[in-house]
Amino acid sequence: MRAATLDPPFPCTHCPLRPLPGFIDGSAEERTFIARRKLGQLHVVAGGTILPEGQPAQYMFTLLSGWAFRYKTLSDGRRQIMNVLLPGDLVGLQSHMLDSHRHSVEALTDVSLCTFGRETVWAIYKSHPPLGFALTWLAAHEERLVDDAILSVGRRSAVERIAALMVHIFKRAEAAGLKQGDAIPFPLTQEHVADALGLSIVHTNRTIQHLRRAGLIRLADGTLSIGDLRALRRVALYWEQPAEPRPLF
Amino acid sequence: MRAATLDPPFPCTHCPLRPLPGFIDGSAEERTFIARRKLGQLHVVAGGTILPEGQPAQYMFTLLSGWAFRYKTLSDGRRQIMNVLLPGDLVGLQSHMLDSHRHSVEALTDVSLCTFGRETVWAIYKSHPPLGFALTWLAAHEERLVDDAILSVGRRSAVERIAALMVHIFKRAEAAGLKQGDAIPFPLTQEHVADALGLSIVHTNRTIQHLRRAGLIRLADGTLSIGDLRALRRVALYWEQPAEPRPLF
DNA sequence: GATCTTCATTAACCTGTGATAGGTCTGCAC
DNA sequence: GTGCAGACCTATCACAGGTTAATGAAGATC
Repeated sequence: MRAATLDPPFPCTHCPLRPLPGFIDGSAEERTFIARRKLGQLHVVAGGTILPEGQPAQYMFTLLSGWAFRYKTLSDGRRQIMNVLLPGDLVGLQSHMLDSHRHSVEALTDVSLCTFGRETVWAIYKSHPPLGFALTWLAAHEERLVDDAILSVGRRSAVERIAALMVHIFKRAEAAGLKQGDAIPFPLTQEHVADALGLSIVHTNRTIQHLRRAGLIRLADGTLSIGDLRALRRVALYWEQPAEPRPLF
Repeated sequence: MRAATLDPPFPCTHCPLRPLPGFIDGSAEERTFIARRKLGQLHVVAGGTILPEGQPAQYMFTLLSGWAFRYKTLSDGRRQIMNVLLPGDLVGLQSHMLDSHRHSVEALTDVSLCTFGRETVWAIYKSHPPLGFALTWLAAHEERLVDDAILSVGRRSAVERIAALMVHIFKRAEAAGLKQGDAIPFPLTQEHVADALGLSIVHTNRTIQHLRRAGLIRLADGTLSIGDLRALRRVALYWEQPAEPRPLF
């Protein structure tokens, strides 16, 4: 079994994410409100399950550090990854609004999550309209990510899909402050990539090789770097705009 | 060019959707708030564009009658339909929250839409927290639909995809009060189906034939009926729950 | 009623991707 | 050390689904 521990609240005043340029600061009052509502930090080991499909929603989380992913499975085990989650992403908002989780969330690396109780969501709307707006913003933003993903899976070829995924993850990791030099950590195995793109593992491997040989990506030891971003974008037919600064809970 | 006309407000007191079992009534006060905010009705002819990708968001709509769909295209014209829109669905919430439309919306049949101005969204959060909550609910619900769609496109075979789409649309049309006898209108062409499922038109046709011959669906003259829903579900590996009653704007 | 368009359909052929089966390398438990 | 497991990589073969092209039916349009 996977370890999952709930630590006492880490002070939001020292939040490592909020200072990043990708996030909106919010008013001091809003920040204290959020800080007060935070129940603590949940730690989940790489490979552990954060939310299990089918269960009623109990908590909502903000991913504080580490990587995770959201997925669904068919009854015979085929898996589709809908989205990769990076620090600052909300986990479980969708399930929170509706009845129960219709997807699972799994930790890709060791992960820590700021935890909020079920009642917090409603409190937000009642006492802090701008934060309620921000929640909807995040929901809309997440839908946009899935929109982009389905375009890839439905209409891009294998090479285009891999290229688009690499560009997409690279930009997002950069925005989350994870870029070091010209590289980002890339904790996904090829199986994850395959399951995110609707490909088989073998073909995913072939296609990654192809992009490597073409000099378009460097991917080794859990690290990704892109030599010529513009060229990779061209291969991917990928021209999505970078996200604007986003709210943080 | 396609005709698009804005009619004077149709009285919300006679809303044909709200009495349906699929929708939540809301308080009288909320209903008047919405009614007051409504600018009028937009009519768009079948095939017309409701929202164009790339443009800044101006209005938000509720689909009052008719069918529409949300899609994105790649630069070379390949199209992916993300979602089919039925009466009661919100159009343009995602674009409204973020900067501009990152997808287009096109009318599948003649369509009429209740129109709201940009400022309404913010007013909702400020003065009617429960409605703000409802907006997020709808955003989360829409994301869930795309989640289901990407599972199909990524991991289901062609037969499974078609079967799942038929079941899905059938249930939704039923909830929107469109079922007559054991049939629903089905205004999608095979090209729409193909673009929703990431298939070619030709293969879509082959596969529909297959399901017809197996006696699982009847689809002709823009009308769909399903003989044995349970059997079709089994083919599709589709076991999504019906949606709970939903808010209406 | 001649001409166009759109949509559905079918056939013939081809290819991108899947399936299967193997291999290597690395890290880790004992 | 030895054994094992997980991730990556390669080769070969098979097929689901794509591509191209042609046909017919049903409405529009003139």
